[in-house]
Formats: sequence, structure tokens, C-alpha cells
Amino acid sequence: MHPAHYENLTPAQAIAHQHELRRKVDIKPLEKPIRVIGGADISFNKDSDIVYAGIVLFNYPELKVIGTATAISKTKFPYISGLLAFREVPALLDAWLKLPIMPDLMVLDGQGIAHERRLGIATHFGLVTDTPSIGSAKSRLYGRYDEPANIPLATSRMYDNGEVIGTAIRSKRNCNPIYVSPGHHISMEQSVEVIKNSLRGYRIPEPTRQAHLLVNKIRIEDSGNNNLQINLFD
DNA sequence: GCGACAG
DNA sequence: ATCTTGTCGC
Repeated sequence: MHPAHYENLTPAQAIAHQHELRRKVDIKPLEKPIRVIGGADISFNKDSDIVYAGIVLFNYPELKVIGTATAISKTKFPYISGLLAFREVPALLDAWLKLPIMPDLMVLDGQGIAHERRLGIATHFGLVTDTPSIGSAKSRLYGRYDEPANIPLATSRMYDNGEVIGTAIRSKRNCNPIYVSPGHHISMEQSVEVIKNSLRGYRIPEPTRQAHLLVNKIRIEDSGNNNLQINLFD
């Protein structure tokens, strides 16, 4: 199944595909050194099927921006909890193909294996691109956990019947935790380490935070071109 | 049947 | 996710 055809899938078929992909998920230590890390995110206007995808590249662990790529496309697949990848991955792949250089690791806005079928968007994207990936979500989708202490960098494991599937991290004092889980070709420990090293004073780690700022920027710009250019010269 | 439910 | 200003708290 090719991502370009995800929009034609029914939810049941999408779930069946996740069961297939699950067999290929590889959660093990990333041996190669991490020199370039990327952050990805998408944005869209309310009641619109136009998707704005973007990826920001940084050198690691310094985190200086070394490149970006964006893509604008359409989506027919609706947002369905648990099937987020079928809605966002196609657009992200468009941006992925425009990158000036390929990153050693990607951070996605969403879950990795902290998913009912271990196929959060980060895991799905990692599989499709065969690239190490980490999921960093702003809210929980699946798994049980105790609230981490209100101390910067405090962590708490997320479980699914005794299996550790993620880590809730207090990325910032007095802020809700972020939910980190390995996506593909990386371990739980490394995922947490990389995310902690990518924090810069905000609740959201830089890769994903910058990607979010980028896609919102191009969305506003594009919206100003397609819509509100009525009565500008009356 | 009821509650939960990434972005 | 997005719609949106001020406002309470650290």
C-alpha cells in the first residue's frame, strides 16, 4: 500500500494495514551517530482539506537550523483517533522529498509506539521512509501512567499491560508533560535522551516546535493568497 | 451502554 | 488541528 493511496482506504482497511506494518516495526538502539535531526508537522485551516506540511533540519546536539522543506497538498482522509498517519503522512512525504539533505533521525508531532497497535504517526513515518524516528505528543493517546513529578525532566513510564510503550516527560515546570515514544529504529532510552537534549526552555522540543511555527507561517501566507484578496483595490 | 479519543 | 483576548500564576 502506497501512502499516495491512503485517501481511498476505509478506516477498517487502514487498521488492517497497521496490523501488517506492525510486524516491521524495529525498536532497538540506533548505532549510527546523530548529526542531523529533523522535526515535522502539518497545519490546515478549519473546514479545509488543504494540508501544509513542513520539515525543519537541525545539526545535533547544537540544534542550529540547517535546512527546511515544505509542501502543500490535499487530504481526503479524515482525522480519526488512532489513524492519524493516514491523514498526515502523505503530505509529510511530499516535504520529505524536497529536503536538501536527509536527516539521521526525525521527530514527529504525535505518538511512536505508544499506540494501540504500536503504529503512531512517528512509527508509521519511520517505516515508510526507513528512517529512525521518535514520537513526541502533546497529549496521551494510549497507555497508563502516573503523573511525573512537577520537576523539570522528571519522567514516568507509560504502560500497556506491563509493556513499556512510552515515557511522559515533564519538559517544563508547571506545564503538562509531553508523551515520548520510539518510532522506528531507535530505543526508548535514546528517544528520551534525544528529546531531553532538544528542549530549549519550552514545553515542546525544538524540532517539533520549529516545524509547527514553519507550517503555520506558510499556511497564513497561502491563505492570504487564495482567499482574502477580495476588495483590496476598491 | 458509557467514557476515551495523537492532530 | 483551528477559532481567539485577556488573564491568572510562576
